[in-house]
Amino acid sequence: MSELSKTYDPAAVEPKWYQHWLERGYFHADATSRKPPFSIVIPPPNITGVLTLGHVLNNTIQDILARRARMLGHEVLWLPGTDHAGLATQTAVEKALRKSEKLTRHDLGREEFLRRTWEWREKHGRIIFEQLKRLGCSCDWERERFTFDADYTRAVQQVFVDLYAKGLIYRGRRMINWDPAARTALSDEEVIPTRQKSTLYFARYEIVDERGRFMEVATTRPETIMADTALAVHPKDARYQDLIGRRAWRPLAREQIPVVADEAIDPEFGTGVLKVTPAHDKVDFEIGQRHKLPVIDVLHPDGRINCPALPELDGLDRFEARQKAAELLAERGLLAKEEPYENSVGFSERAGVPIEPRLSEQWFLRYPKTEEALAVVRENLVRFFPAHWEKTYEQWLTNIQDWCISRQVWWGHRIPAWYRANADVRIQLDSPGPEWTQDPDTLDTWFSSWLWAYETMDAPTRAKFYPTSVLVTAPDIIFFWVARMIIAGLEFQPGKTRRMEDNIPFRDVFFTGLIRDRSGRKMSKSLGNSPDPLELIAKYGADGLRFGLLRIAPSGQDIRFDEKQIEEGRNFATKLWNAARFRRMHGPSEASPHLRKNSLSIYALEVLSRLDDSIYEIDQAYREHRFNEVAQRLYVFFWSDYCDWFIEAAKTDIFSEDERRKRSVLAVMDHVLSAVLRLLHPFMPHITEELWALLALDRSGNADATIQFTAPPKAGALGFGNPGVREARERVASVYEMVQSGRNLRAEAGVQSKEKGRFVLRSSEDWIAEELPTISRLLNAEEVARDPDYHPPAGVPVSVTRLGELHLIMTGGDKEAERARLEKEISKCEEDLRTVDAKLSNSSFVDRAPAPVVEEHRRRQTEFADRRVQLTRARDALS
RNA sequence: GGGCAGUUAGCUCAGCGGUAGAGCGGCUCGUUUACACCGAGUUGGUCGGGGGUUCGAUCCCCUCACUGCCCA
Repeated sequence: MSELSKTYDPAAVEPKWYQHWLERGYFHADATSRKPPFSIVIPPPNITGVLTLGHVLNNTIQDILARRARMLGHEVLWLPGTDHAGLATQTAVEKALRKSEKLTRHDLGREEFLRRTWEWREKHGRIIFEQLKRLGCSCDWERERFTFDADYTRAVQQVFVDLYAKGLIYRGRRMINWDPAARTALSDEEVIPTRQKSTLYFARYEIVDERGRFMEVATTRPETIMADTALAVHPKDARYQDLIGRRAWRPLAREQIPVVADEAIDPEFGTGVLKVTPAHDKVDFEIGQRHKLPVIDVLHPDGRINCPALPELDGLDRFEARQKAAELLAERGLLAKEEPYENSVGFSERAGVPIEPRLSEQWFLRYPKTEEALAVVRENLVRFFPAHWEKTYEQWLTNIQDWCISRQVWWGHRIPAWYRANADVRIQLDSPGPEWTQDPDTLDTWFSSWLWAYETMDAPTRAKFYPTSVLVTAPDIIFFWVARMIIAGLEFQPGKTRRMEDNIPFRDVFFTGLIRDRSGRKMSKSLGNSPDPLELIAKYGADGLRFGLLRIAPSGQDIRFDEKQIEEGRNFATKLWNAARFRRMHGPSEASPHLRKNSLSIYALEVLSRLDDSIYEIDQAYREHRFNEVAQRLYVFFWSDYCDWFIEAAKTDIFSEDERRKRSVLAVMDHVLSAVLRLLHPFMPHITEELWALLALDRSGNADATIQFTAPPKAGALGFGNPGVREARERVASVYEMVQSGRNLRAEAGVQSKEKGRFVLRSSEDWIAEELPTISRLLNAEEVARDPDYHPPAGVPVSVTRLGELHLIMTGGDKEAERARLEKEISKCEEDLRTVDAKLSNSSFVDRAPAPVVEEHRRRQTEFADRRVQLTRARDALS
């Protein structure tokens, strides 16, 4: 048997296995399988996307779920695909065009631009899949889908037609969010309210018929004064009672406008007077409707001022115009003052520029099934992890507004509306005839993604795998995607029957946290604080990255990323590798190790029962999607319980001449390694597969075996929990505790690690005799002798343990140092004792606390008291 | 303004009614026959402030402060 190298080389191992898995078709989901189904649809990355740490987190979790389900005997479908991402892609392609050919999309024309975008998609649109493969993701690549596939597109348009027929989609002229950079309408969800430092301008509007009397208006937007069609005050505002119903002069593009009274005005804000600009503000528009005010639009679609009546501003960009308007007011003595001000401005999610509320003709959807969508979550047909996101979901659904679904974007699903002459409209998939022209607009990308959970599946796939088992996503798209998919499922009923549980798109929704940098900032391209996952994979391996990241990813909380933690993931892989390497040095493993209970050492019983506890807790954690806990349990069990303690203790048997004991301990090692590899496989698929093969742990005996479909170990399978195991655990705990005290004695006494020390244990426990070689090994001692009647010479360092006094034999011990050390221990012990005494002398504690708790305190009291006696005696013996 | 999270060792985070934990970092040893991507020891915390409930509170309740996110 060839020896393994000292360090694990993921770069050599990982791609090899991934290729092998693909060749064997392990990730392919069989819709005709009789196994129970388990399915996940990937949150489709944008075709412009490259792998980020967020993707790594999200897709690793999906991979863990998929792989665990395969091991548990499910037929697993993890369906991959990409999103055409209308505006994002269009912007990216336009940027590339501008750079390479100095052209805009308008220079190319719609048809040519779309051709170029398809070209771009063919070239770049699958990069992220190659990256996911490097990460080890077990997607069914034969089922890859794209929201712009021909049949998917047709389905999206059909949904539009159907919803129109039901009267849920309508076309209307309403206030919408306008992105002047991208020149398109946006939905409310795409507008990000942002705190901003700005200026509050106090403009003076002179009262008509009363020269010299002014109304002052506080506004952040003087550039829209030309669009004012009224001033408004609160009807009960005492300051302005006599002005209601009169007229004032608009200071720019001078005209008379009425002063109206409206409940919507906040008398506390500014001067209590609002300039009403119905074309450029949502609230103003509503006030305008109530008072039948005219609507004057003074903005071009690109955000420049459109006001020939005021040549000084006409054609200026809106922000330049703001400055200029203030100057004009000042020149005319109509600017009372300026104040710094902080307000909230809506920014476009994509373009990052302030949006303009704008009156515009667009298509809208009146959301169906909102009550039902609330109910399925409330009644746990869909479960959220963590559950607190239900509140956010509920809040959105209960305040829901109609969805503006049309976009003035070329790269998207064309709206299936056809126009003839001016008034004729038809809603259907194909052109009604040559004289009809199609609506030039496209649909919001999310209007296609909301069908993703089932429109990606053909009929047999859907029959087997819909509804999906779990959705893994980030909470920032809870409205954009999660809520809308639930609505779509309930409305379009793609399930086997019309029952709700057959039509919800997923049973569980797991929300990941956001990954932040060490100082808590969001990862972003512009900050350059986002590490490249591929570089991390090159440095630490995909398994190291996956494990390191998952171990620090608490459920639903943000994650502070620190490369150190990925390094720990890599280190854990190396530890695993070396533990396997050590096992191999002692001969071939057995795939079905036989554990004879009577021949197991107490250390074996202890580690096996700890393994059993770990399996139980891991099962529990998986059930609640607490992945970090699964990782942490495995880490602690394997590194600390198994490697640091068990293997070190077991070396007595491993290196012994006693073949029976040796075989027994090797069997335990095989058992533990097999279990840990299977438990760990979902997190670290490559190294576990590699070691499964190297150690030949597969029971099938098949040389070509894979760990992927092997059942994980079951808790309680060894039938532990009997008194013998309990006793073994107690003994081992006391041995390990004594070893720690002994090591501490060595260090305190300045015995160097390389020096072997000698100990004498004064203990009346007979069973300990058998364990002395192991204790001696763990203490790195030349000898640990047992002597129940040992009387040490003064100055010998001693440690009081549950098993008796442990003496470190050394010459030239420092009496004073030893005294000081003992004093310290005594005072610590006395402190503990005082705490317990205080509790036990409190009668209400003794009366009211549960009996086992009181008993435990009594036990502690005795223990501490005994300990103090022994420590004191040791100290007194010094003089 | 409303809602939701969070505040525990220098850092990143567990714990969530009965003696405060891990990893990293710091310090001291060590190349002992798996592993220096390692081992041993050690250092380090009035568990954000203030009230309350309880025999007992880091954990439950109230309140305040700060941080982050979502919605107005």
